[in-house]
Amino acid sequence: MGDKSIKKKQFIVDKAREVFVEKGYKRVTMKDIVEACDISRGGLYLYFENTNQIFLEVLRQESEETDDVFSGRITEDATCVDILLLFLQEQKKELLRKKNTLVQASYEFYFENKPARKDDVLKKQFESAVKIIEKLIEAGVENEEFYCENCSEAARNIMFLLEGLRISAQTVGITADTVDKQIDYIFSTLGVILEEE
Amino acid sequence: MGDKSIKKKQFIVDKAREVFVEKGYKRVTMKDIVEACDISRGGLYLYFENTNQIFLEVLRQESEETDDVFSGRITEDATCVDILLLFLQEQKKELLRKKNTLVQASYEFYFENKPARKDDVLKKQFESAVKIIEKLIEAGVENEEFYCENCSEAARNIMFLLEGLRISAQTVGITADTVDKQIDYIFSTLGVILEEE
Amino acid sequence: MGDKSIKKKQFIVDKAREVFVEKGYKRVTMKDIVEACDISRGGLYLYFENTNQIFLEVLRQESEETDDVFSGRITEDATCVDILLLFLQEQKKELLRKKNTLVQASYEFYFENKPARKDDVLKKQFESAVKIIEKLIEAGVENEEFYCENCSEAARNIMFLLEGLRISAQTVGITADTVDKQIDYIFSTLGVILEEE
Amino acid sequence: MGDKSIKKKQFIVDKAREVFVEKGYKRVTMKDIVEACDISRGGLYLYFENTNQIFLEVLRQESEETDDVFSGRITEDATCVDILLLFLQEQKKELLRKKNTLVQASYEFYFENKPARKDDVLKKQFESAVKIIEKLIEAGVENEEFYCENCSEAARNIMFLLEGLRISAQTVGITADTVDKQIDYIFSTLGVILEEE
DNA sequence: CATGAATGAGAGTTCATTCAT
DNA sequence: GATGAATGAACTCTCATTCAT
Repeated sequence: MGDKSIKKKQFIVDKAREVFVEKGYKRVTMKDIVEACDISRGGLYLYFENTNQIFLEVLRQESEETDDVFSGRITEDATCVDILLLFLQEQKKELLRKKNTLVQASYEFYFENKPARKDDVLKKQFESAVKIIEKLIEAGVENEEFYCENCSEAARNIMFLLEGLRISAQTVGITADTVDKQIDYIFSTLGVILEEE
Repeated sequence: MGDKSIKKKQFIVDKAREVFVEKGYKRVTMKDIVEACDISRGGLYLYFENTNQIFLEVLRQESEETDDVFSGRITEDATCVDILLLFLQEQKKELLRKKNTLVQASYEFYFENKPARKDDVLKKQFESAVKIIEKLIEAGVENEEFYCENCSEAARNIMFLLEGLRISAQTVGITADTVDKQIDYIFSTLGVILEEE
Repeated sequence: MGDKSIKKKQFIVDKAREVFVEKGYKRVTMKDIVEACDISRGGLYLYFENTNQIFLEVLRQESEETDDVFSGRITEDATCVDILLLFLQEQKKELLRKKNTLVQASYEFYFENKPARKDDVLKKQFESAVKIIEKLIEAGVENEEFYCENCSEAARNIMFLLEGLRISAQTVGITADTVDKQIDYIFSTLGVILEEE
Repeated sequence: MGDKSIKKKQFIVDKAREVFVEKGYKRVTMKDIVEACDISRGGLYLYFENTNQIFLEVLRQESEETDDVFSGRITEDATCVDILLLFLQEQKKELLRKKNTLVQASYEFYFENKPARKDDVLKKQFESAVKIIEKLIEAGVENEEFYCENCSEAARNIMFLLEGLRISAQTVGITADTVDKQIDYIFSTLGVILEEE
């Protein structure tokens, strides 16, 4: 596959991403993507066998970017409370976002493809996030910002909570206020009372 | 609609429920339900217009039963810790269950039908559960079983956490142990250390 | 499947037969048959899954008829020479026929479906024909019409020869004269010199 | 067309032959051949317009080789019975061969291309084989190895029989024993009883 | 009410063939 | 000459939905 092909493939992935954002995973057909890309029916098949393959590629690229963004956070000069707050507020923005989100498509995809594959992007992402938060809480406990007896479970608890907020946002819908209050609550369980902003 | 009709409609709903449990929501076709009911293609259309209508009815009946089951719990004679533990363990059983669950279908359904409708069963259920847990925690605080400064958010937190565990169980998969540890953690944030069972 | 359905199925088989006669086996698509029957695309699928199934049914009916026609022959009152001649002349007519013949389609079908299936119509037909001719030759030997030391192989020889003529007719093409001469030759190997007709 | 081109064309023909042996004629696509040759899609079109042209070339080369092999036979020092037996045994080997044979592809090809073209390789081959066998039988009659009143039809009879065995081998399937018995029978009609080998 | 045959739109997929490079 | 990306026609198959009976 030449240089040009790689660009075209990337073009397809980008366009397909928009379609998945728009329609979720299951409702998307090869035809949808063909039309979004304005290429021929057969043309798409030169690059991908089916929507599953395309979504996997979209997901792969997504996780690459996400990893970068997230791991940069902890190196900054700030208190642990600041860092955790920053992280949670970013998650809040992300999970309340209506547009340009693959959340729903990802869930749908995972419903269809439950049998855990080796390269389970979602799981890996989850676990690595847990690890980072755990480290952060431990650091916070050390310098007495936080109080916590089981940092590992506390970290996991935050991640599951976020997951719950995320899916709730996609289904019943939640408000920014609801998320804010939960963020406050998380801090309160860690022994921190946040000042009013 | 005569008596016979009502029975037939119920028969369809029951059979359809099995299909939704089996295949989720989106993959289910009218054909699937026709075959599951062993009725004629046209016959199904006399009762329901499409799978959406059928699933709504399934969901409606489901929530009726769930309410009953759940509200029965709190009347028993037990400590608040006991009651909360009982509730969480039941939720655990429910969310780890692989068979006979409409969880996935429900999520899929809500993805498709996001525009919040007045009769949003899921939301109502969620809110009523929050209320009950809140009352429970308040009672626990009163008789010094629990320590909690914001019972409302604590209750909401538990529900979002359960939601996170539920969706995780359906996508990346989680173990019973993971849930147990989160239950322990919840109690620890309420100032309770559970004895080993 | 009701009475009406059976008729429709038969209608499809009849129309499909025409298509197979016209185009052979492999070139025939479901679309061809749909058009020949003037029914809807999906309609055909109510009766048959694919062209293979349709052709099998065509073949099955064909062999039923053929069997009848052929087995009727031997009961007539005639010399063995007469009967064999009659048979061979009918075969001649059949194999020289350009229209209304499934020969080519059958060969094509067997190329595609070589793995011998239990109900191998072609093989059964062949063997039963061999048996009948063998009986005929034996009878002819008995009343001194024929001379033959190995009636079984002689019968088989005739059938293979006919097969050779048949395929040759379909490929390189042969004339009536060629067949006539081979018929004469067959009789000569059985010690019979046919009068000029 | 330069030297290099001729070599490439030959390379394509050789590879295509393998494909035709493998898949018959009709199932073979230009894509198959492109892949077998590991050349570009457009490249193939520089040499051949379609599979038909390619198969014609394969067939042409095939017949050249076959002619050579076959005509060499009769010059050897042996009785006519020996020569005919040798020929028939070679045909037997050939027609029972499963691998490396173009038989099925050839039949399929002739089904598609019935309109007898001037350069009908198959027909020519058939007729030249008939001539040679006829000569052989005549020679055998002369030196009293064979008894035969119509050597021409006898020769043609042998060739049609072989054709019948060949197509039967490709469709219903036949055993070596079946062929052996037919060879014996041919000799018996020529007044020869073969010794047991 | 109930049936189930029939329709036709639409999704997936494959390839012969072309053409800019 | 050679490449291989791109096109678009053609085919298979599945269902939601209708309608005569």
